[in-house]
Amino acid sequence: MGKREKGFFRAFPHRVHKAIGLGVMPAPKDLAPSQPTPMMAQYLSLKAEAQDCLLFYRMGDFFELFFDDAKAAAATLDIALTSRGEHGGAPIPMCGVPVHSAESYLARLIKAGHRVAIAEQTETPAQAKARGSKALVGRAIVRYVTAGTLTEETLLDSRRDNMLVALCRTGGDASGEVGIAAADISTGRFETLTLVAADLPAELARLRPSEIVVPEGLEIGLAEAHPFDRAAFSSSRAEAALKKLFGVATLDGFGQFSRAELSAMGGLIGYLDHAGKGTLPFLAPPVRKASGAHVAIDAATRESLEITATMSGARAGSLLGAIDRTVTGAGARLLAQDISAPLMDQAAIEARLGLVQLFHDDPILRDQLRAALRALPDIG
DNA sequence: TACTGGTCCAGTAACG
DNA sequence: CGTTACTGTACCAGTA
Repeated sequence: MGKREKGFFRAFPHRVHKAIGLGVMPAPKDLAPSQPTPMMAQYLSLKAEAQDCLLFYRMGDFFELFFDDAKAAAATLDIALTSRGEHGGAPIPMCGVPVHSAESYLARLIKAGHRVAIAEQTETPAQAKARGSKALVGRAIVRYVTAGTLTEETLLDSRRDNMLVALCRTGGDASGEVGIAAADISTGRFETLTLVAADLPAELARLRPSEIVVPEGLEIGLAEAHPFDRAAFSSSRAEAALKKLFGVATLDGFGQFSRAELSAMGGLIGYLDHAGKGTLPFLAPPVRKASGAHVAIDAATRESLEITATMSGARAGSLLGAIDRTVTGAGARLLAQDISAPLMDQAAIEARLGLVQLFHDDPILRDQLRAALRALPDIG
């Protein structure tokens, strides 16, 4: 512990001087709170951009968090909360994780309901040095990671949907129409529908979204909904965004969308654009779901029927867990979707039963198909 | 099995 | 002014 002994005198020389009556402290530093270091100035500007998201601030091999972010992350992740430097006269709380193991920490923060902004270094230390002898390495937020915008395969369950839902309402009152745009960006599934406000809870219970986005200022009675830029939800801007995304001159080929649906799709695409900082994930063309095509089941009924999860939330022991013999992630997701939304149309029901009968009666065909499916990579 | 030391980048402070 | 030597997350490799 040789370092420690001289450490006191290195760290607190003013105390020694004061104690023996030597030296004069420079006055202004003690009176006015010292201004932030260049690094803190850069951090604070990125944090202002990240708003309510925890900021993962890259410092070499670490992602570091400061102030309240550090306190929240340290508590959630059960890692050491320490401090570095001072801001406004008080020590700055800090915690951090190594970059090479950041993914698992990210997963735990997302699961705990946090949203995270990732600030990467945009140049090498050598490039920064070339700009100026003591220039700070440039940093920028490169993406936001939230429950609905996760792309990391390792953080997702391939046998479950991970839906991001955007909602928009036309007309000011609760009796109006609600447009829903829902996407699973890990597979590209993209669907829309329009319904009356009263049917919204049952529809959300079916979709089980991991994240909901609504236009700023919309009161829709969903505590977990995340407000996002109203402008992205304008139906004209939405139409332009969709045409550009799919490279088409007109949306007619996709079906006739209501204004509420267009707005919701615009909000969804705008939010994904924001989260990916301009890099959009793959999305299939939107599929318009007719409202009333399936039985509406409210959340309480769904829970007691234990369709996709038991009352305690486990998949094992539910109806889905009991009948699931699928061999691919896509198959498992489709089965969950289908039993979550019982059909209403007799022809559709009979067509599906006919298919079941075919594979039930022909074990050779069934085994061949299962073998072929097993050889497939996981695709949407 | 417990413990160091090294890893990145920035800040601070001492010294030339 | 520049140089050197120290600090700080979690984690890995190496050592007692």
